[in-house]
Amino acid sequence: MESTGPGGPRVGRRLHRAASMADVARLAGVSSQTVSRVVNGRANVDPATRERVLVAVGELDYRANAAARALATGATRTIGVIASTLSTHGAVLVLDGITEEAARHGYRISLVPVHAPSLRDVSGVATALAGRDVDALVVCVASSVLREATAGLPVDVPVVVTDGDGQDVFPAVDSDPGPGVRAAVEHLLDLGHRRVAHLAGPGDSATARRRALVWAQVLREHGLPVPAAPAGDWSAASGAVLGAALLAEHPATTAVVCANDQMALGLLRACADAGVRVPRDLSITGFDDVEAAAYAVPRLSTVRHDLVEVGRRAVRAVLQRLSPGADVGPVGLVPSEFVARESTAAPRA
Amino acid sequence: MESTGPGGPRVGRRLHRAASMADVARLAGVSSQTVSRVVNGRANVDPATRERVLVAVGELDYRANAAARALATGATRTIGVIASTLSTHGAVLVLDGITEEAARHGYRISLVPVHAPSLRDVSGVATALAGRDVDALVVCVASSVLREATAGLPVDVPVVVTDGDGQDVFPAVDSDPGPGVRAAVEHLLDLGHRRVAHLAGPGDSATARRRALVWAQVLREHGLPVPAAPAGDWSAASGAVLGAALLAEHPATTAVVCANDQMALGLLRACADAGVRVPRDLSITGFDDVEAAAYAVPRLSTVRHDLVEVGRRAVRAVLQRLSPGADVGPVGLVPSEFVARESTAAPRA
DNA sequence: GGTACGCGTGTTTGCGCTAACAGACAACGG
DNA sequence: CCGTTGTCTGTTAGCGCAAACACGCGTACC
Repeated sequence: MESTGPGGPRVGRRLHRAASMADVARLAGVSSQTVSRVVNGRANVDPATRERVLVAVGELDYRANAAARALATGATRTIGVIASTLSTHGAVLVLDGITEEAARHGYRISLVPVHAPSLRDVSGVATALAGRDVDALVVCVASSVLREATAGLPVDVPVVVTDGDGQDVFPAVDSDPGPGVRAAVEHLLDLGHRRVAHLAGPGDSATARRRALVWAQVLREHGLPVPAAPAGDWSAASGAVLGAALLAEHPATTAVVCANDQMALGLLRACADAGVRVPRDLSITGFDDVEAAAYAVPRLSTVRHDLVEVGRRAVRAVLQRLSPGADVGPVGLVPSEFVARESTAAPRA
Repeated sequence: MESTGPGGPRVGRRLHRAASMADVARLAGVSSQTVSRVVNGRANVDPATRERVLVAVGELDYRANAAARALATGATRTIGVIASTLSTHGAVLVLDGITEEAARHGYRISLVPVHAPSLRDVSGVATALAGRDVDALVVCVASSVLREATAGLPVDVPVVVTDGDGQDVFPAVDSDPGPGVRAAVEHLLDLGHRRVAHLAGPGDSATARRRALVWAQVLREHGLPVPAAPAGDWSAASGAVLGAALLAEHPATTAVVCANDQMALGLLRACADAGVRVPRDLSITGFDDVEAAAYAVPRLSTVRHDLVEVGRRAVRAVLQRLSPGADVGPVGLVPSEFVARESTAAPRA
């Protein structure tokens, strides 16, 4: 046990200042620049020297100061994530994927909240966009909303949106509802349904609009009429309200494609209240394949898509723009697939 | 329009360097220190001077460089949030509250993921704990897990846990399941149930253990036997499996208190499969009051608690330790309450 | 035998900001 | 009238790191 000098044992001293690169350099008998090289994994360091530095690093429990590094390099190694309230299930999965992939590439995640409806408070967004605190931005709010918030702001960093509507300057990464919704509608059509309604998501969500578009498209391809699709807000409550209205006003409807599982669950509830049996009297499909869908009574037929993967790809997309040429992995639309369970069946003759 | 010199118009120049404090100082005709004072809201600046600086700030669209500030002050104004995968519904709400409250106090949120099960990869946690990148830490993983991960690591920053088990050195902020679970069990007892089972959450979760404790306590207070409570993992799947076993092995059970709504939903599913009618044959209560609970068939009686508020208070707790004396708002346990709906009724005679 | 080059390492400089100190000037009291 | 106090502002230094450059040495090559 080494002596701690005249001051006696270390106990009682106030929290030690964290070791700096200079401390490591002194201990290893090299310059701090060499320490920097070792820490950053540069090749041109003698193996013996590297070893000595590494030992010193371990001894002092040295960890690089992110602020100093950011100041010196101009890069923060942080990705900002702009999200409104995380309440919708999907946003969470995307965030999960973002976090995971960012960590894999040595990036931190900085969460920038926007108070959803008002969005008056753009300050956080503005700061983030100015690019001093983050190297890149992943935007998880409806891009139309974002446009309003950022009109006129300078954008100095790569941006990717996960709910883009194709009208952005920013590239979009998202799951492609096409295959899943198409399969869902065709599944219903194959079962013999001729009047397939749609409970849509909010109009300001590009994802919601895209799902509605595919549903309408498939109906049209089969020469079927396309009923008006009332728009909800992703919630079970809206599904229940819209569903009750649909049951009352359009009793001829035999199948409903819902914009997400929550709304489908709400519709399921409305059916129970109205004495409509599922799937005997009405077939229902959801979207997202949340856990509750698989355990609902009846088990909900739905569209599965990998939102975690969307998050991962969003990160890859910004990373790609940050360091062109680097291989970051696949970017692009994530497919979706229909999962048939119990809530869909042939209509009664 | 000002001349841009022999270089011609500004178009084509590469992205302008962001304005620094020195730029603002030059434009306003003051020293950069004065700019610093204005930007940081110090009192001792002449109103006229302050105004001039503010104009220059606006003109140059100046925004402070967080890295430089952090380097100079030693404080990052960032709160680290350690969360395993965000998959459990509750974690998201807490995160939402954390983000909101942190923003209100001018703090950023840095998300530090831990790959849930293994936790071998403690590097992120270690770095965060070393305190160079964050000023404080909110830990949203089971604290027993945290202890394992941080054994021996120096902790230089305030830490608050949201799933503490009382054995930590770190203060805990959480919702208090006591009132809600007690009310749920007493509600069932009042209805006439005498054999009330419990589907517990994972054993490594302090929150889960506390819910089980209250359930057992109330039964004991009423002189009732306390059946063994099988432990699930919060998922509907585990609720379904455990529920099926319970129905098969303990047919005398007339009521089940579930550790959360997902497991209750799984149990509901198991009942449907086994031909057990709810609430006629079996009463069920959940915990969390997720949206799907209110729309389940039957509507799930459950315990409501405000996890967003837990997140807010967690932030207040660390802020309080960061600046003692400052009034940050209420800290402490968040209450819970029982919500009776359709999944509970008197047992059949 | 000299030029050329590559490699490992050290030195200098500056990123943008704030703490600490220093100075100028006005108001005020003894 | 001078010291004292207080208010506003400027100067200097340094936070910890990495970029750019300089340097010494060995090796290859003509």
